[in-house]
Formats: sequence, structure tokens, C-alpha cells
Amino acid sequence: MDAADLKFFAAVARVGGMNRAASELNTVQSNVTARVRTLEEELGVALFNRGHKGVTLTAAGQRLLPYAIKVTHLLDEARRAVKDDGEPRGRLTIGSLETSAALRLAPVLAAYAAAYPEVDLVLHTGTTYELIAQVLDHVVEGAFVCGPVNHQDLLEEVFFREQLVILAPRTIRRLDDLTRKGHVKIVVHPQGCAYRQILENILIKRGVVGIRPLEFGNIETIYRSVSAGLGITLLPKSLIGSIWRDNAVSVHEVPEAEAHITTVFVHRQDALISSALKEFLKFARPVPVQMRAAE
Amino acid sequence: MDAADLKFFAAVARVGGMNRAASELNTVQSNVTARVRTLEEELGVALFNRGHKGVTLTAAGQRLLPYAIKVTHLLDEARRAVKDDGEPRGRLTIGSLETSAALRLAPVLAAYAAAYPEVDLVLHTGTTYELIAQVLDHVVEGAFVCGPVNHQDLLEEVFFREQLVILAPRTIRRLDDLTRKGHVKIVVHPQGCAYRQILENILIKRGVVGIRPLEFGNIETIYRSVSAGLGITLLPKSLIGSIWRDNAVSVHEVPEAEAHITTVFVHRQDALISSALKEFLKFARPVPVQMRAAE
DNA sequence: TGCATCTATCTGAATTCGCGATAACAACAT
DNA sequence: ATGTTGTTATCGCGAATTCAGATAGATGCA
Repeated sequence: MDAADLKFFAAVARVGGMNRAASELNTVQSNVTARVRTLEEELGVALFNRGHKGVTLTAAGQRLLPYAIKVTHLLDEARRAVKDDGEPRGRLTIGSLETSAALRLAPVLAAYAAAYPEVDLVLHTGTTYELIAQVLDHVVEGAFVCGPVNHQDLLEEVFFREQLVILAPRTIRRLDDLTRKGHVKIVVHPQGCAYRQILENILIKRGVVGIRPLEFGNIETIYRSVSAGLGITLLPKSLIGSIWRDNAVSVHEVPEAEAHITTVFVHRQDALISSALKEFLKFARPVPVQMRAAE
Repeated sequence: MDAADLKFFAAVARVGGMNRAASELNTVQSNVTARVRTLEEELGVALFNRGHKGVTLTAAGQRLLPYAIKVTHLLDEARRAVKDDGEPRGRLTIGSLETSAALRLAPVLAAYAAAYPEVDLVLHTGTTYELIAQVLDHVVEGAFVCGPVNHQDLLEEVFFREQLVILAPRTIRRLDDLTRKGHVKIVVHPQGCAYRQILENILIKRGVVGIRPLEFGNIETIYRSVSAGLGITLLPKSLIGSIWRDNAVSVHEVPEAEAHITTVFVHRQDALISSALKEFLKFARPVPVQMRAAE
């Protein structure tokens, strides 16, 4: 049972056909068929049900598939571990929420890139849900997402804690003006990284019943929508102060107990932490409070 | 990077030489050398320091070794998982303390062997320490040992709780006779599975200072030594009642708070639990208390 | 029927693998 | 000195394996 055979097997299982797997693996169909057959002969069981429009996994194949995937990942990781002599080098792929990236990570990324020019940094942005899926799939080594995550296969470390504020059109002077209306439009991300849920909770708590969400894909659009009077949104307070000072919107504080969010870094607990990642986390880790008393 | 290459690599690393690895792998030395070399060329780093009396791992080799071992185990497990269709079958290798085996496991083993003739049962006996090492090394699928174990890589489930009694030569009528002497010989297992520690604690608590251990490898010998007047020992109460009733020794109760032991089943939490093992544990698991009220 | 889309199988060339023999080297005993 | 032993490296050859391409067979669809 060769690792290459398992890679073939996993590809066939994933795409559901020997032909398609062959083109994906840059080889010919006869080759794929032969290797699957030798695998089946070696194990003494059929792994696929052959159909006239592709193949499906048998029960035995379903039992094998997770091992095939694990072995493939383990070999990948082994290669990286061997090359990783402690000096950050090569590609480092991490994920981050768009807000975290803009707010906290930008200077860290710049400093890190300057300190380790040997590292090719790749940053994926997405929602918490998407990023967690990417971490689990080994697409990224880890990601900054909204915590807590509490996933069995993931380790998480708290990095930032943000206070959130409500952004409303400039015509809204006080939060009460808004809540008294009884219904309100909110502008949020599609799968909304907890911001949406928090905002809804805040409004519900204040007696707003008709909450109508508008979904936009990026922060810039959300901000413009708010300033154009379309609705309100929720964003980190520090983001407002540092980026937009144009007074096109009104900013409303919310008690911190209700409106804060923690950003955690999550990574697979069974995966290698590359030297590049280890150093990056040192850069990103906030200075402990007692050490920045002078601020 | 082939799985077979990694197996070769791991063997060379373990025995510290290509020649010895070759004979262990049932092949010739030139073959081992060639595969190690291709592996090194593929990875672009040297994995071994060649010496005139064998090889040693380089830093890169040390980083690779755990992956080589993991991959090898994972492939083993994959083979078993594929063949395991839910019906207990094949070889089931578990470990057990000698006392647990004699006392609690014997009827379970018999019933299980009768119920599943397709399973080849293999039982390893040893001390808690030895058995845990065997579980970690995948030599046995799991083992009944003295708990609690509290090991990061192991899951444990409590199976039995035994009250322990002191066995002394027949001439000793009361425990006080023994403790008043101030020194006493104890007869125990070599690495003693906690029995020794517990017995010493009991004696120390009663003011005995000169404890002289005699070590014997199996229970039968220990029992005979006690009956011959050599010293005292500690054994599960139920073992005394069910096996030896010849009155060649005197039995002394000890408060349960001091002298009890829990037997747990431990297994690697990252390893497959075969159907054979799953069923075995069902057989071995004690009937819940409320369900045997009629006893 | 003809076409498209699958998988299975066969064949010959290229490649790899495993073995045996040999070389080179160092340590150690004679 | 000299031979012996134990080690890794290398080469050549035959066997085994792998790969790509061609072909065959089956099925569904227009």
C-alpha cells in the first residue's frame, strides 16, 4: 500500500471518476484504473462500485478514505518539517477576518515581511466559518477569527479584544432615536462573523423587533452604505478612529459587556507549527499589559 | 517520498546502520543505501551522518523520524480499518496485569473466545509501566492497568475497583503483631504495579520503618513465599477468596480508604478501536450496579 | 443508430528495483 | 606491518513495475 496509491485513491473518491481523477493527477486513465485495482487486490476488498457514469465508494472504501487523506497530509507535513530548520523560510499561508487584517494585522504583516524576506506571506480573508474550514482542510496554517471557537481539533489563543460600536447615518444623533422606531435595517457581512448576531442581540435587547439585514461582502461597501443612510452596522471602535474620520456617520457606544469581540488565532492541534508561523505569532502577540504601562 | 522509503529510513534510524537495517528488512545493504540516498536527494538534505561504525541521524533526520513512524502506523491501521467491517475478526492483542487477568478477565476471555471464534485473542501480561509502553508503541491495542494513568495520548475507562488485603504467614494472627516488630519483609512484583507502593504506605503509616522488599516475578511464587513465612504481601481480596482457600496464610483486612485499587482500560486516543476490541470491552465492562440489584 | 462518456484491458517502452560483487575506509587484533 | 572485521558507496545486470497510448466493452442519450 503505497502513499502514491492512496493519493490516487483519494483523488478518485473525491471527483467520483477515474477519468476525471486521471486528468487531475496529470496521468492517463488506464494508469489510475491499474493502481486502484492493485490497491484493491492488495487489500482483498473492492473500494469502488463501478458505475457507467463514474464510481462510488464501497463501505470499505469509505473506511479507507480518511486514512488516505491523513497519510497524504502527513507526508506533506513531513516534507515541510524536514526543510524547516528553525529559520523562517518558504511560504506562510494564514487566514484572517477582513476587520482584523485592516485593524491589527497590517503593521504586523509589514514588520514581519521586512524582518523575514525569505518568507512568502499569503493572507486569506474570509468569515470565521470559512476560515475555520480552511484551517481544518490544511489550506491555511492557521487563522485569526472570532472566538471562542471551541473545536475539538483546533487550538486557539486569544490575541485581541475589540470594543464594538454602532455606526449609523449622520442623521441619527442618539441611539434612542433608532430604537424607538421599532424596526431598523442593519448592514452586515453575508455570514457575518458574529458581528451580525451581536448587533441583533443588542437591538433585540432594546426592544427593536423588525430587524432587516442587508448583506454586503466587504467593509468599504458596508461603511458607504451606512453613510448613505441605508442602515446601521457594528464595527470595532478602534477601526473607526484610525481609518475614517470624515464624520459621514454617527458613532454610538454600546456597553462593553454587550459589544465586544475577541479575536483568536486557531490552528489544527495535530499539525506542525512552522518556524515561519511561530515567529509570526511572536510578532502578532500583543505586548502584555504591564509592559506597556507607559502608553 | 514513498511510504516504503520511510519504513526503510525508520529502520535504519532505529538500528543505527544500513547493514543491520537491511537484514531486518530482509533485503540487501545496497538496496537500503540506495533508497536512503534517493530519499535524501528528493528532500535535498542529508538524513544521516555516515560514520565508520554505523550512521546517526542529522537534525533533519530527527525531524523526519516521527513522521516516518506515524505514517507507518497509520498505514497499518488503514489496512486493519479496511478489513474491519464491524464483525469481530482477526487478531486482538490486549494487555493486562497478571492479577486482573486471573481475577476478572479469565471468565471474560473465555466467554469472548466462545462468542467470537473468528478472533485470535492474544494477551500480554506485564506491569502497568510495561503495558502502557506497549499501548503507546502499538504493540497491544489497549491494556488493563492500575489507574488512574493520566497520560495525554491515552484514553482510560475505569473497569474494576478492588479491595486489597494483606497476606501474611499463618503464624501472624493480628496485623499488630507484625507492625509492632518495627521492621518487616514484603514480597512484591519487581516493578510492582502500585501494590508495592500501597503496601509500603500502609506499613509506614503504622510505624514500620525497616521495610525490606523481596521481588518475585509472578503471583504464584509470591503466594508460596508468604505461606512459607518469608514475608507479607498485598493482593486483591477477591483473588484470595476465589483461588486459594488452603489456610496456609492469614488474611488481614485494611481500611478500604487505604487499600483499594482501580483497574482501568487504556488505549491510544488516536488509534482505531477495532470491532473485535469494541465487543471485547462490552464483555468486560461490569454490569451497572442498579442492574444487578438481585445479586 | 451514432455519439459521448465511462471503465477495463492489452502492449511495448521506459523506468525503477533488488541483488550480488566489488571498492574504499576505519578500527582493532595479531 | 598485516590481516580481519564491520561499515558505507557504487556499479552492472536481470526482473519487475510503471506509464502512456490504443483498443474494447458497456451504458445512456439524442
